[in-house]
Amino acid sequence: MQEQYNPQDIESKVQAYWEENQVFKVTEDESKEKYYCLSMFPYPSGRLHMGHVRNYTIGDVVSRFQRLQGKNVMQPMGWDAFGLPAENAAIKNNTAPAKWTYENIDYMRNQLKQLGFGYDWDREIATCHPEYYKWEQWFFTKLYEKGLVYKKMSTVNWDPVDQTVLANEQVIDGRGWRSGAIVEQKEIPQWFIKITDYAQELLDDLDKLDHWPEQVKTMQRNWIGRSEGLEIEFKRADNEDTFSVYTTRPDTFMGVTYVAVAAGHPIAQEAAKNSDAVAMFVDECKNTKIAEADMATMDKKGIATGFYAIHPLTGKQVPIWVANFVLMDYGSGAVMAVPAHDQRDYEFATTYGLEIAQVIAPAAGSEETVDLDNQAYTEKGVLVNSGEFDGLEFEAAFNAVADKLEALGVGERKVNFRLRDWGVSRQRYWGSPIPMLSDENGDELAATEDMLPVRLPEDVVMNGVTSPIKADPEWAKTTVNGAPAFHETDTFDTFMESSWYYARYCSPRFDEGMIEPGAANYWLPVNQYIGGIEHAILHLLYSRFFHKLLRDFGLVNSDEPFERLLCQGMVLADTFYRKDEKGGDIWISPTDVQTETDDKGRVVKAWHKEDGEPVFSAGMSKMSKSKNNGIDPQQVIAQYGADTVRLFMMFTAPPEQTLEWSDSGVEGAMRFLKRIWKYAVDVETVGYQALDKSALNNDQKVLRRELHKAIAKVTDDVERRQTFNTAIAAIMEISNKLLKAPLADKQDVAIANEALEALLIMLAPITPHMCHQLWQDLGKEGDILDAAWPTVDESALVEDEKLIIVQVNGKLRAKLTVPADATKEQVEALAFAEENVTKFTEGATIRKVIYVPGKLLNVVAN
RNA sequence: GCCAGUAUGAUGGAAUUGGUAGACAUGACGGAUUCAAAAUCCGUUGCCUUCGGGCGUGGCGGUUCAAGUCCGCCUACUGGUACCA
Repeated sequence: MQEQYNPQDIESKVQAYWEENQVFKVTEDESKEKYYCLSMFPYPSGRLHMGHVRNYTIGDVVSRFQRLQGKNVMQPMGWDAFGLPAENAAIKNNTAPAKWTYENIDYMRNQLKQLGFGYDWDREIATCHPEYYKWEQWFFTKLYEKGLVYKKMSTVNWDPVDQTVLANEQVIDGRGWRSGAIVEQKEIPQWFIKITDYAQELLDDLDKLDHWPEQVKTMQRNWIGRSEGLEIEFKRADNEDTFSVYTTRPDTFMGVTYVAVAAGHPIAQEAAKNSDAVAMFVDECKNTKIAEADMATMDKKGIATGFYAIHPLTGKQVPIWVANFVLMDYGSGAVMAVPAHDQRDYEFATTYGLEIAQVIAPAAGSEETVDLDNQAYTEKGVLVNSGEFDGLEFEAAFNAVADKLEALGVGERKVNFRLRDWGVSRQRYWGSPIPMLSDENGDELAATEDMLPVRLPEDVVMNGVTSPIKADPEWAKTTVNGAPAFHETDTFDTFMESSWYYARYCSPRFDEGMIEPGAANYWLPVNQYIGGIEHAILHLLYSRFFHKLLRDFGLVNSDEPFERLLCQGMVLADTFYRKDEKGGDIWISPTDVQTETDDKGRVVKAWHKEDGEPVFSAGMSKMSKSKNNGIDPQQVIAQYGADTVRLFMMFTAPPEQTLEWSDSGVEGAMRFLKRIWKYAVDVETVGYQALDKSALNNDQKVLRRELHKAIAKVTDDVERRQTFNTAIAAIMEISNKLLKAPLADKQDVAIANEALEALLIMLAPITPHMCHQLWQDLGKEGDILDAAWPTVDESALVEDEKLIIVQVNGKLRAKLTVPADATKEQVEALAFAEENVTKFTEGATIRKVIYVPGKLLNVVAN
């Protein structure tokens, strides 16, 4: 055994051993319990970043831990290879997106191998391969046949100069990022999948996901946004036309003083023809990007159409307004307004001088009064000024109004979802072609099976504006049944590929279908899924939806794809900057900055390593190109080794929280590994002794109890709590004690042997290279990958004394060590024998004594 | 705007079910070792203090014998917001 820990020697050797022996290759094995651990696959952007390292380290720790529990573990890896950045890089580097992507994949695969992740590389997939997207196209045509796919007009960001559709990300301050032109909204035909057909099930099944973070389930529930309300039909005052609105507050119905419609609503369009002012306003509404956050934060504006609607119950005429905050895509594109009881309606009414009519009052007998001078009263209460409905409370009022409108044939109770159907069309090149066609009449057709895959040409030149398959008129031309037809030139949203890759990993090379049901039903559902919280809604909702679609086609037999979910936090680093002559920020990499601290360790000075000139600190932020604060995993691995990086990542913060990069923290992690190495050398030197539990002295019993307590804690922390940081802290704590313990007699040596073996196995998931090497050097049997996880010796845990905390009025006054079987009376007697207790109870009346057995005694006195 | 989180020593964090606030680590300080340094090892380290103790978990208020933990209000920051992935 080497005297010193030298990761550079060990790691490549161990990695070569794993590769040669194909130790991570798995097949379906009915004799073993399966475990499918999946980390979200990366977008092949060029190099791994620390966020990837963190994500994949967590996944690898979970996988290796489960293997040590004796399970048949599958951990696959692949590439979410389609996407916008490849097109941009292609233009910048004057290459094709495919070439750029494949090169990145090769580079990043190698980086992953250097980190020692235990992937079954035989299952690797890249979503840009036709063998992959062929099945996605096939599935889409099946969904089309089943009526789950349709085409409709939908709004996109349009760059009028470049004549192209922009992603929200490409719109900066309302302008196209390349052209600088003010972006307009434009309606174009696009393909949609009916996710709303599954809205109720997607909502209900969240209750089955016991091992998902509550916050993710809450976000999904709110996103789906089920509401029960009333759809109400209004009649125009000036003609026979009707239009409908949806409300969840029918109790406020008698307080409707106007209605508002979206700029795209037929009534707004009609008004625009009659009035230049309305036309201008409707036009102006198009000058905003389509992102919800922008729509919701813009100034609320509107204009009267000049038309009126008839309130179905009062018969009164209420004005119809066009408002920029009413969304055409949501509900019917029209809302009823009750300014007295809705804050947005209130603000709008105040701005434009519209009537505000109170119809809700606080509950009967309440002291509260309604002040409508400054804001709306949005609480539920008792109806007033509502004629026959006066005096009713929310639920009764809801039903009474609903019954009445239904009887009149102008209302209908309706469940509404906030969730909208999934628009999958993208007007970009680097994605899977949508397998649809149109014939000479413009009628739509689905691609037939013999046409699949509809291949995306890879050898193309990007001009930065138009997709090569749109620019080339020949590409779309084909024939169906001898008649000319044209391929759809839009491509799929890349969420399509990432919605089912987890299932494809089960049979990645299967060429007779999308997934091989035998393999899929062995491995699925995924036992543990790990990825960033930023995917909490879209990716995870689309994947859940896809799984249900796969199930309904008989391809899988489970209802949900991911049994347990862990969302890891971001990786942050220090940021430093300087000002240039124009006052702009120049971001300086933290690796180029030297700092000086005061005696409290606070940074008081920072300067550039090269020129010695001062730089300013801007605190911690997410590692990013824009802040130039990314730390390259490659360099850190070269300096400290993969094990140290993995240990640092797992120790420094709980997995869900943000992690702050710190060079000294990395050094601390390395320091710990060196000490473990030293302990292994020490233990090897003294040789082996068998443990004789009956021969242990008191110190040895205490040490062994602490060892077994640590084993219990580490097991629970890794398996149930997934707080890897506290598991490592517990290992460090016991290691500190072991390193200080004597190796004098036989039982000292026996405990050391027992402890070292347990330590190595518990650390093996986190720092696998070092543990593999030491296991081998110590002459242990077999591969540590398949060793048995240490078991807790319950007899070692038995304590014959307990520590009791004694408080007076909740303040700590004494600590007592008492026999484990001491009664309350005995503990109390001992407590009152303590000077520090009597000092604070003297002259006071003892009101109460609270005893938490084996833990705490609180004397309440005054 | 809306939805969901987060806030504890100089710093990252621990406290799992309401029961000792600060485990473990980093940094800093002191010491050992060294010609010296690095590395390593040992010790101290929440703040204030009249050395009795008092105060202390983003802010204000509440519940409780007892609150970092539960409740209400507020502030700051982070993620998502349907075409970034």
